[in-house]
Amino acid sequence: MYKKKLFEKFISFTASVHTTTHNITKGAKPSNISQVQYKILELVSISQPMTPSEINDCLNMSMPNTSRELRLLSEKKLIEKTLDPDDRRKQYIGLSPEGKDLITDAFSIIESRFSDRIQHLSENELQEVDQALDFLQKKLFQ
Amino acid sequence: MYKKKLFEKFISFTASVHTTTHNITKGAKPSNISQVQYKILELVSISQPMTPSEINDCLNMSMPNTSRELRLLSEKKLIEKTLDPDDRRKQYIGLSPEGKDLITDAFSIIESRFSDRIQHLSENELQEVDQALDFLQKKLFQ
DNA sequence: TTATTTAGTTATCAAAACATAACTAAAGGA
DNA sequence: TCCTTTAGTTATGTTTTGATAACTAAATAA
Repeated sequence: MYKKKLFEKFISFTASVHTTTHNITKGAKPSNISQVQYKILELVSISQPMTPSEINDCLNMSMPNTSRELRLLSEKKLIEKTLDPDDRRKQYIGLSPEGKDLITDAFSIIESRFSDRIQHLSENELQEVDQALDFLQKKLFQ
Repeated sequence: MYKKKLFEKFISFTASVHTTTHNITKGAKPSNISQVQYKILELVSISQPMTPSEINDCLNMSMPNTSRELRLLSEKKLIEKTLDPDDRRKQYIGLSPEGKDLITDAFSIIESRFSDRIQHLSENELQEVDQALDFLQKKLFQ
């Protein structure tokens, strides 16, 4: 059946994405932060600012663990917490200047690997890649 | 610049894929195996048979760790090892019947979640999804 | 035949990640 | 007011994962 095939394609696709992300990212993260800590910084850099709960949900963690990792990042001066004036239970997490620098450095390594990967593609193919990323993110990966 | 935008889209896309995979997969893995062990079974189920070295490379592990996880999976009777008759250093890893059952069960949970996710898409959009998956896997995720 | 390389294993240790319980403090409702 | 819910924290223990060194055994090249 058609949907079965599509499902298999989906499984194989996500496995490839995982492998590729791992390869393209490896070595870009500085060794003084852990993998989850890097993921948090990356996430926050994409959609700043976020609350701990939102980070928790996006990265599928548990609040105690999220809280601890945020504390560690905060102790390393890589993020900054600000309280919501309207609801003082909430806080917003943003990157500190040092955190921004860290992500900038990491992204520049990753971006150069990404460039290598797309360098042989034609203008047309690049546009198709662009559209496919948009389309899948919207329709399948929300 | 155009490529910069594409890169940002790539980062955001891969983050979404990770979140979605995690959500769609959560609870599908039985609790008696670990995450990497599940990943190994999933991988082997996609491209059976594989050598330990190949598994090692795909999942970006180190040989000692791959070897340990394969031993544990083997002890749980979820995989089977067969020696290459032409090169007796090599071995091929395949799923045992129990391993196949495990993956079948997990996939049926994941597949039903996948169905929920694509159910509101039209025939046309489904075809576009199919093509986009093919295209990106080939051009970007190798 | 004697290196050398390849494929995989065993042992051990450390770090990262995960899970649970018990907690504070603010907000919102009855 | 009191109760409940929401947002986040602290403490603690366990499991998973990762890293390194030292190893076997087969294949291959010199």
